[in-house]
Amino acid sequence: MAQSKPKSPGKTRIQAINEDIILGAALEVFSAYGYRGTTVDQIAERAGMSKPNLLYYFRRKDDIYRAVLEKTLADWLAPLRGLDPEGEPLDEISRYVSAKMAMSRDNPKASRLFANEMLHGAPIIGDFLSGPMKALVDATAQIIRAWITKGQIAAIDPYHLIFTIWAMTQHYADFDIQIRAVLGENSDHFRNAETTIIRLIQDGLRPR
Amino acid sequence: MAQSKPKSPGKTRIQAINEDIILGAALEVFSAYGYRGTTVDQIAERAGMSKPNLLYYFRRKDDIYRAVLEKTLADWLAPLRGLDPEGEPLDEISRYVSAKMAMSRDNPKASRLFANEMLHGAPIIGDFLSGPMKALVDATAQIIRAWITKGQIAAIDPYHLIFTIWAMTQHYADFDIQIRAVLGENSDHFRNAETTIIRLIQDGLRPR
DNA sequence: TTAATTCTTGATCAAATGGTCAAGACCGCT
DNA sequence: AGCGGTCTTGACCATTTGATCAAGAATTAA
Repeated sequence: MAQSKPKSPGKTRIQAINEDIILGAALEVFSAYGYRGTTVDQIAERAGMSKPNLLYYFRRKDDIYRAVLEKTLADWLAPLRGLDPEGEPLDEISRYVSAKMAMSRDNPKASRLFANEMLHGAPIIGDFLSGPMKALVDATAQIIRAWITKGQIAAIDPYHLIFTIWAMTQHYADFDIQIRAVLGENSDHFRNAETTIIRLIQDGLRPR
Repeated sequence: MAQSKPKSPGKTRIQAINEDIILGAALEVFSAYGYRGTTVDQIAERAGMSKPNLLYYFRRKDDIYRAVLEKTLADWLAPLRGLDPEGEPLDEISRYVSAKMAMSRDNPKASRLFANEMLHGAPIIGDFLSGPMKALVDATAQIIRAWITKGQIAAIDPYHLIFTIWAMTQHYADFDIQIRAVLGENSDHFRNAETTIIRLIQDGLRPR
């Protein structure tokens, strides 16, 4: 049964494969060294092909960077879309925290890629931030505000609630080195971090 | 009365002045573009001197970077040293959060400089992290643990409490663009953020 | 098989960039 | 004023790096 055929029109089999390989290599390198710290040669080497060949698929370094950013953006915001206005607020938010924490654990490179882009003033995804992302945050804030109005959770600024959740969860991906320097290498601090964060949030939201 | 004379031996008046100017310019540029994204020319231009002149004071780009990192490190950790084991825990921690938040507001460039260094694996300050910084965090965790033992605050992982505080407060400096994209430019979100964070922490620490 | 298309890369280029050098300007001291 | 040391910079160099090109190899469809 034909299953994996997302082959968009005008795209060769080899094209699809190699673009995937390149984007994977690019995420690897860009997230580790930043945009300016990354050379096309590095990406090419990691992708296992020559530099001219890589530039045959993406004509400019900038194109690769944009492509890998765009590819990861969707995944990154996805959990926020899952918030159910009809669900139990504390459960919904806890689930969201868990989802974000899982992303930080399983795909720290994506987190670092964004962190780097933000840190440098979001030159590429700036429009995305003030457009689709702001819209999604606004919508989510509305859901939270409705919960507050109905007395289901304590009154708290919905925006800063969202921001602090992002801050705490992404921190464990972006500042991974710092955390490992303090807690040691082979500790499962992600689990402890998650329970700590969820507790903070739940205690802060519990209506009194 | 002679007041400002930190002139270390063998350091000229002009030397002291220019090194200060250079480090200021370097913080500006490094925090905005990262290590690799910064050119010596940029720093020189911002410092208002020629590139060879700048390299007369710091012989390598790397030396400038290390110097500006080192200079800001002390300030950055300072608030953590102020925790008084004898004080009222909730007050002490709230004061600490306020101090960190003030640093994010008043010196976001220092925050971004460190964030960038961490993001790229802390190649320069790695030893500092696992050395003096770890020691300071360990000591602070001990203080918090004592408070827990005495029943003054709820049982919580001291390390992750510290990490989450760092995460939330530094986030407002490092992800400034994102926050402004969502909340708009001329809102005093730092104040709202601080009250939200302090509330989360206090509710989470209140003994029950 | 064959011809058209797609893919691949060694060689090469131009610009950017970290760093050097020699020569002159300036400063501080006597 | 005059002298030694400090400071400043235009010109220059070597390397890195993003990007191009022409020519050959592999793939695809008939």
